[in-house]
Amino acid sequence: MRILLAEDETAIAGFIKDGLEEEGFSVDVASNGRQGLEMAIDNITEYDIFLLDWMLPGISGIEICRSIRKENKTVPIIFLTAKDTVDDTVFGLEAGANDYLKKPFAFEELLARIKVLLRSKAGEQTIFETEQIQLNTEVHLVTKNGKPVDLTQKEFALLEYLLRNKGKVCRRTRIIEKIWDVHFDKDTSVIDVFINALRKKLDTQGTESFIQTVRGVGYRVNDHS
Amino acid sequence: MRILLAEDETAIAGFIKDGLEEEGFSVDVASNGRQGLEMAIDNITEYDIFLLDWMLPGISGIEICRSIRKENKTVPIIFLTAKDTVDDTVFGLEAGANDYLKKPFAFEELLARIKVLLRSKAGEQTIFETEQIQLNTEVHLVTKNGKPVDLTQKEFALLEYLLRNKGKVCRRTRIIEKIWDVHFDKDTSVIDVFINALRKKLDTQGTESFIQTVRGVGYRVNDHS
DNA sequence: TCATTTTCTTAAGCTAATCTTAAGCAGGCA
DNA sequence: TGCCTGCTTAAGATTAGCTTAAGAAAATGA
Repeated sequence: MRILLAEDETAIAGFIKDGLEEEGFSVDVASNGRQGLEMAIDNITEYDIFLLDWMLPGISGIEICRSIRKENKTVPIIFLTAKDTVDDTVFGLEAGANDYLKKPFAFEELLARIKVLLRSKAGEQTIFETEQIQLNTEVHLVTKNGKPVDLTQKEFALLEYLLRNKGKVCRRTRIIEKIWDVHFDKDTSVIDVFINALRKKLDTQGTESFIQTVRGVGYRVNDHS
Repeated sequence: MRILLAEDETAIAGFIKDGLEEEGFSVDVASNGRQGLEMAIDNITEYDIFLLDWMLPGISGIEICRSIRKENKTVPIIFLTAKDTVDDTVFGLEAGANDYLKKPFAFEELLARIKVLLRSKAGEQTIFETEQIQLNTEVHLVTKNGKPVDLTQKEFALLEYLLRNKGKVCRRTRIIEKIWDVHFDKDTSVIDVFINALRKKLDTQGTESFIQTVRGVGYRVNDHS
């Protein structure tokens, strides 16, 4: 799940970014209004949710919100605002936001709202599995035949993506965009390295790998395996 | 509310029974160990709280306590004891008691503790443990292999949080929010310092730490350890 | 109240895990 | 055969977390 966070206070932005990344989201940060608007519009289909600060230097969060809504009627938008009069929040919701949070807010609360909005979108699932392998995003644990397996962050994120799309082919470029960065060099071989790592840690000796290579396209985890 | 009191000194037993009955409890008295054990086990679901004398003729209060705990993990148990060295009380808590009172005690105090335990009785767990470590929120005590360990407030709070979530990864951001009530400061390394302190005080030399670090995410206390 | 002790927080240097890059290799496919 | 894609490995860069120490804050006790 990919999130665009538009927030100019770097301390707050960093805190939120870190927290959400620990929860398994990929987070891009825009530190002013113009940048936020650009990132949002250029990659509008990439993001699953938008977190917009109300008061941004340059273009305000409200304007970004309106622009996003022109392109996409349903993607969840949450406002983060220091303002707290009812009128203002109403104004925000008027502009097309789904929810708003008054600063300072507990991270727990932000997370809860995000999950509510994503659930209504995609059905919040926390466990993904194949016959032998199970991945639990809530608890951040991967097991093979019931035994826990140590994965690094990137390995975990990659495996989660593959399992979320079990049965489908995951294209290399999409994987890069989702797990690494929208702007990441597409000609990299990082993926190969991490696929290799997953295979080493999770395959059963002497059997076919649970990750199939689809030459020229990407990778697929089969429904059974 | 029904109470089982195991106490061999009839004067004390009568005094407590009368006092509690005036407060509206129903009190059954066992005057020796064997009788206490029988009454407890035969009607374990009947009693809302157990008051056990430490030194009973026949079977000791500790043994009764252990037997009760085998059947029921949560029912409150209070020890009444003439012994007063720290080791002895620790030994009692180790056996699964929730609280203890040194004789002679004021009746008021007994009543207060009973009320506290009954209030928190509704679902609230007060003892969290691993194989070697036990933490009791009621009396604010931590033991390792039965020996008390001195923890500071913050250390205790952190350990409690980790043990409450035993088996799950506790994310750094959440820990900071819960224990430090900090919302927007990501660059703190207090957690590291306190994890370090807990490890120093509670790990067994030469073995893996009971707190596992999950890089980029947080920490986990395993189910076994 | 002030002094002393304990506890908490911050910061800095260090270590080790993780990520990234790159290069050589293997095998599929025209 | 020869090219292309992906596999594998290893080395270097980067970053997260460990450890220590010192100063700040809070609790304790005269």
